Amino acid sequence: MNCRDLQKGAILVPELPEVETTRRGIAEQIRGCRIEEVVVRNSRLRQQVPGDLDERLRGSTFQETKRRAKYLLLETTAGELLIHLGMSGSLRIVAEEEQQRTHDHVIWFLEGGRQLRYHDPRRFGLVTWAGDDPSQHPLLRDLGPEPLEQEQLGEILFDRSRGRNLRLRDFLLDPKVVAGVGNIYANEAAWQAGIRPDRRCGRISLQRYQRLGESIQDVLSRAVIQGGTTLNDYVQPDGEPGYFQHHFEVYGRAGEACSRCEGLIRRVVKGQRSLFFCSGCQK
DNA sequence: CCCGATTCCTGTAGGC
DNA sequence: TGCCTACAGGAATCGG
Repeated sequence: MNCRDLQKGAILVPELPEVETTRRGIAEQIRGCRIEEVVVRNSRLRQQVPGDLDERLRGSTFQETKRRAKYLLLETTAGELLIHLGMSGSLRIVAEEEQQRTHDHVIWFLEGGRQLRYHDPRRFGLVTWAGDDPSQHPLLRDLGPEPLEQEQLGEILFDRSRGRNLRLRDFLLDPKVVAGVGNIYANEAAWQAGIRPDRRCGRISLQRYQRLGESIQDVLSRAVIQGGTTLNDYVQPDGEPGYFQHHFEVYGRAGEACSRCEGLIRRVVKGQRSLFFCSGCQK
């Protein structure tokens, strides 16, 4: 997808596939690396970055890098870090001589001269401690199921939607319902399943939810693969955060013809957010 | 509990 | 050219 294909002002946001791609991109790069120093250049993210990062992490070693929903969990021998990319965050591994950029808020100095940098212009993300039992951290405790690890995703969504009256898109965006689906993939999955994203979620049949569950998994897993191929963007000389390129069917394509039925793609703002759907084949 | 509105923030684009 | 405004969005929080 090309940037000019997007609706004006639209930008690409880290959703589950982008976070997973980030995880894959840094996991083996930092595993086993000793942390020599941590510098917090700006601690004012969505939550205050803890003041004891450097004190605690100095001399420790990175271990596994895991993901839960859109959160990254960076294990170290001194404790586990919880990182969220918000809507403009990125993590990059760079050589120490690479010039720091505005909005590089947290920098881990690794042995051997490389650095892990957390970059986030809008500061909606966070870097904090995950605690002794990350699964019980307040930000992780109530998260819904991982969509790519559920065999019966459609059934789960059907069950959780009964008796509720919000729009399907807003239902899918609720992290307590399903983890890691943002506005882009909610719209894309609804298109693939042939369901209008403004349908009331409690009035959609089990059969249609089953198709939707498959669509969510298909869209997310295809995006993970595409995200993997574009990770190279992160190390381009211009240092741009490398928003991942995808081929969207509806998102940002208002006014264009649907690839499935030649109907018109519409954009409707609901709840301060854009819905994109085909007026022909989504019911 | 349910659900819509508001809030945080900055880069970008469009209007004048 | 430059100023001003609107808008994008994850998720916590508030209020009806």
